[in-house]
Amino acid sequence: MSLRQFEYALAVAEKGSVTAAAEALRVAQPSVSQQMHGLERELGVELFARTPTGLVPTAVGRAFLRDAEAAVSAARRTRATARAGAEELVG
Amino acid sequence: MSLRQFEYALAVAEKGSVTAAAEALRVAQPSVSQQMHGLERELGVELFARTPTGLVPTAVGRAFLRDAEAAVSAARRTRATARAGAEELVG
DNA sequence: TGAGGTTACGCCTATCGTAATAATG
DNA sequence: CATTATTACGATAGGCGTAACCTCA
Repeated sequence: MSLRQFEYALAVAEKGSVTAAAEALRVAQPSVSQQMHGLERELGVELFARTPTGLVPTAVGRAFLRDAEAAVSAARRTRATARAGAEELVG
Repeated sequence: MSLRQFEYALAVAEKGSVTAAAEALRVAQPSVSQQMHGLERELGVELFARTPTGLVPTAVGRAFLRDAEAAVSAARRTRATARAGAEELVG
């Protein structure tokens, strides 16, 4: 379970397909597909339902995504906070 | 920047030394030391001040740790949420 | 010299990309 | 047949542990 997997899952949910998510993330499709499968295998839950046109979050998936979003946001904040703190020291 | 680094940093801050943190995390000292250096290098900030008896969070480090704590908590929540959601489906 | 931290190095796993293989409309 | 997802596979990078080294009281 990693931040990367969270970001990939959020992109898949937003874009609605592995292909579109991979494009937005600037990585190849298989990377996204593999990470999603690994995530689901680790959690033992199906996060996305596979449809002919793409992937749609399941009920469990939607709940998962809320927490994943929070985790990713907090992680991004660490970077911004550190940067701001560093500049404050300099200034 | 990874959840593992966040967890390591939180352990270092809590225990006050790399050695104690590594013991609590059940990993070798160098792993923790390396991860902290990698984190600081990536952020371009000194998160911990090295003292003769251990590591103490800097001002920037303390701000960083707050966000890291939030990220780790949210990440743990994803697991609990997914598990609870899975059981709900079963039950 | 004992307690802590860091650096060096080799192994092993994980991730990625390319290519090949389904499946669906 | 075009589009999407998945599987296979080889290459690369990252994380860990052991061992060696450094620093300070």
